[in-house]
Amino acid sequence: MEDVAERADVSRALVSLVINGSPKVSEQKRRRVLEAARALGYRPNLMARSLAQQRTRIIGVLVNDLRNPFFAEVVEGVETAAESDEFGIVVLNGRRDRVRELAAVETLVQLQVEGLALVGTQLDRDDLAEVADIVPAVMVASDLVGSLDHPGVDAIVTDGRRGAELVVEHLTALGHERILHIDGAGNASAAERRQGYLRGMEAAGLGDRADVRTGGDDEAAAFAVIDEILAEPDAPTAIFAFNDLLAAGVLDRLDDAGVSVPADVSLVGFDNTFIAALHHLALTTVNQPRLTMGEMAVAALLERLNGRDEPVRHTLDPELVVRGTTGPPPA
Amino acid sequence: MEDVAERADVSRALVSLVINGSPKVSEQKRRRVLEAARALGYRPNLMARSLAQQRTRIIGVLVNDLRNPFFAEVVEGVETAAESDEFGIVVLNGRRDRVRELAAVETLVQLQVEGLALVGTQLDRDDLAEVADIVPAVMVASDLVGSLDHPGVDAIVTDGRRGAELVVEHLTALGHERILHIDGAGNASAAERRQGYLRGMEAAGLGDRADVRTGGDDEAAAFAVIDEILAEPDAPTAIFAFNDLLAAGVLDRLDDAGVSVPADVSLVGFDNTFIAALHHLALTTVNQPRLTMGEMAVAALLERLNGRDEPVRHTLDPELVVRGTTGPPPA
DNA sequence: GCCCTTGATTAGAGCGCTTCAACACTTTAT
DNA sequence: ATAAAGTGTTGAAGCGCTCTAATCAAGGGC
Repeated sequence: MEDVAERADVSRALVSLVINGSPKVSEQKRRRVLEAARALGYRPNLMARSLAQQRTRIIGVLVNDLRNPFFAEVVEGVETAAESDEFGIVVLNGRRDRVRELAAVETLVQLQVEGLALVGTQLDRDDLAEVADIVPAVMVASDLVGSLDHPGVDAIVTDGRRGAELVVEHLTALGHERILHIDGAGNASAAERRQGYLRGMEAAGLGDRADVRTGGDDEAAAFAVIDEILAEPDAPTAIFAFNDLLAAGVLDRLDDAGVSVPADVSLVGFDNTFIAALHHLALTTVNQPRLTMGEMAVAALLERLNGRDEPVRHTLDPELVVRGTTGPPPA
Repeated sequence: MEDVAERADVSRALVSLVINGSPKVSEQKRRRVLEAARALGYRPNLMARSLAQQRTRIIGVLVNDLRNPFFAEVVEGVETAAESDEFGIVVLNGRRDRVRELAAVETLVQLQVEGLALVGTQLDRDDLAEVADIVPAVMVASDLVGSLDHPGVDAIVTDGRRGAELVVEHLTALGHERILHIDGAGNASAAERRQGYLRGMEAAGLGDRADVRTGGDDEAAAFAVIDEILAEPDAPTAIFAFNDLLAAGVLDRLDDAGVSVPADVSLVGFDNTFIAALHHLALTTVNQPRLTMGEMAVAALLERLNGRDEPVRHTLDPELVVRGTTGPPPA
């Protein structure tokens, strides 16, 4: 910067003004400075700038698992919105590990991010409370029931309970009664969907037939459960899996076992990721408006930065997407 | 920091030493400082530290498209390796747009990253030359033929030519002669695979039957091409798609048209992403060692930082993974 | 008892930038 | 003509940290 100033024969202060597009610079000097900057290949040092400005214009994004296309798309929503508000984002990947998530949050905080978007986070309430004391945070697509306990955390979620109810309604309408749910284990959205499932079963008068098994959030998690189920008498005629990835695993395993879908068993996922749309899977699932969720997360964060201090929670509507893996139960 | 120093009744300098784990601090003071830091919730400011240290220990990662699970896994490799070398990474998403990639590189440079991993980048040679003058860069999983022109750019690639040859060999061994390639259009790995395909056809004595169509790198890109092909006489008996995503699109469209795979047409993808492994797709494809690639990228960058200044290029071996979408041509 | 070494601690400059108050110079109002 | 107001520019302080060189205290050897 010094060099640029010298070459343009002005002060460092003026260079700064030009670089930041201040209106109170004469056209003549502006040109001289820009010219010098280009000639010298000058690039402002973001670190120094942030330090001096006492703000970074960076939003930290912590993602549960980048390999899950669902989360990747939420991140794209965050990215788009941040971009249009002239914020940068830094994405860190928790890779399904809570401890790693904690470390990532620490890094982001030290990076002085101005807001934190926690996408599908596994952090628990205490973790969140700690985080929220330091920096505004918004949970996206994960729902710690009662996250509102802490006034520093906003939430953008799809109504998982309602989504699960839609699934059960769809299946019962088709005539299913033995409907099993393979849940998301410790995943942050698991509880809601489980509840929705149970309520749906209740509402359909099938409360006593409700059956929840512990699953997980990827394909592999399905294998053991399916093996177990198939070994039992009275196998379910329909399976509602925690998410699309898990459902894909279920589909694979059923396939291995020679069980055909939906003739023998109906199957439903959750998230409506692109894999559900592949014709060869044609998975019936529940859509979440990912991009919108990402965008709303940024909006919530910006509101915080503009002074809002009551927590906010946006619950979006899920939508059942019926494809080819559901049908009437076998006769 | 000031506050911590005061509370522990030592100088700021000593606090710095403690935080950075210097060995030359008495156990007594170290404890006092740590205690004070905890009590005050002190967190070092990474920006300030980087500024003072004149290094950031950050590797910038520019990804072509985060939604493509292939790239997401390469990034995980980068992440793992960076982590174990005590580097942080900042991931930016180009979202398939060269201009956005350029902007992202600029951001990363201003962030003062110490190295740049370009995962599946679309940047052209001139762009790269410019980048490489500023910061060590390594291309991963994309192959600008002749990237070695510029001594500042390393490359970690899977041998796309060989991979494509493997595909053709597999298909010809099955008896196919009318093998069509839907390429990756402008994608940086497209040229190599195209060449491999052509060479493979040549080697099989089918040089005059080689047929390359312009595709792309996602499912949607397949639709128009397939419609076109099906309308032509002499439809191919095998299709080699640029990558798994594209292949999935091909599969969908063939399905729509009532063409069955592999009975009527055999299909091969590339990348061996998890979707290829789903039983319902069971896509024959070519594996690339993603994690290894990411890790090698970091290794190359670190070597640069340690003084190496000749460019390096690692070419990994592709591996054919035969699944259910390939079989003998129809009688 | 003095000098030297060793080890622990600190003062202070500096990293690259922003920004505030002050300044010099015009223009306008009186 | 003079004061007031406006423009464009700059000097210098400060953002939170690191790190070198200097300082200080405590032994050890003679």
